Amino acid sequence: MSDSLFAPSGGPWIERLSAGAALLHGRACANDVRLLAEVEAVLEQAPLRGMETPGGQSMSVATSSCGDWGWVSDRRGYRYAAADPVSGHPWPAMPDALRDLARGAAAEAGFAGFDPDACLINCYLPGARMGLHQDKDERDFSAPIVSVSLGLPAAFLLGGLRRADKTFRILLRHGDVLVWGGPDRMRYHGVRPVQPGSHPLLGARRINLTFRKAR
DNA sequence: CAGTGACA
DNA sequence: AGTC
Repeated sequence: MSDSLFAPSGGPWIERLSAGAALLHGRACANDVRLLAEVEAVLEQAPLRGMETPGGQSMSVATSSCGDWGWVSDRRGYRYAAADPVSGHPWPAMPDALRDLARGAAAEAGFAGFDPDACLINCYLPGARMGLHQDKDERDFSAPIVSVSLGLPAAFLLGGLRRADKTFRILLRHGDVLVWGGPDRMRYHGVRPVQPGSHPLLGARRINLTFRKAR
């Protein structure tokens, strides 16, 4: 008898969602303690902080970044910035373990050569969510988006190229890596409110790492 | 309660 | 990337 109907190999497996999107189940599990240590080290240099949308609303997710570019939002708009606006210093370097994970996952999903220069770190406490949006602040849409989920699970919504297009729900669990690019690069996406709970490594939170090629 | 569009 |  297999242990699980969903992981017959007992390890990571790839679910092809469409031509340019794939869910790599458990891809980050083997390395999770190391990855989290690297994330914590980044957050000591660039602490999580709340951001405001251009409309002046508070985002429910707390955010930081590492790499050459960090994603920031304020009343002036959404953009990538080379310096952390809180400290005025450059963002922490992207740890090799994180870059390697993103590159490996992208290659497995069909995007060999992915060279991320930005890693957005989003922290979701129970109740936090992300409305449907497109990632369109990057200069070059030829590179995919690589999203790593750690801690509490969340329901991810993957839509189409128009906001009103039908979405489908993907449960993202600790260690899952979702990759979308090519014809799927501009798909709308979002995250339903994170449900209360506790994860052995992270407690009552979900951390999402999103790797992009900003410039 | 999920989905959609208007407005910011 | 939010709220109504």
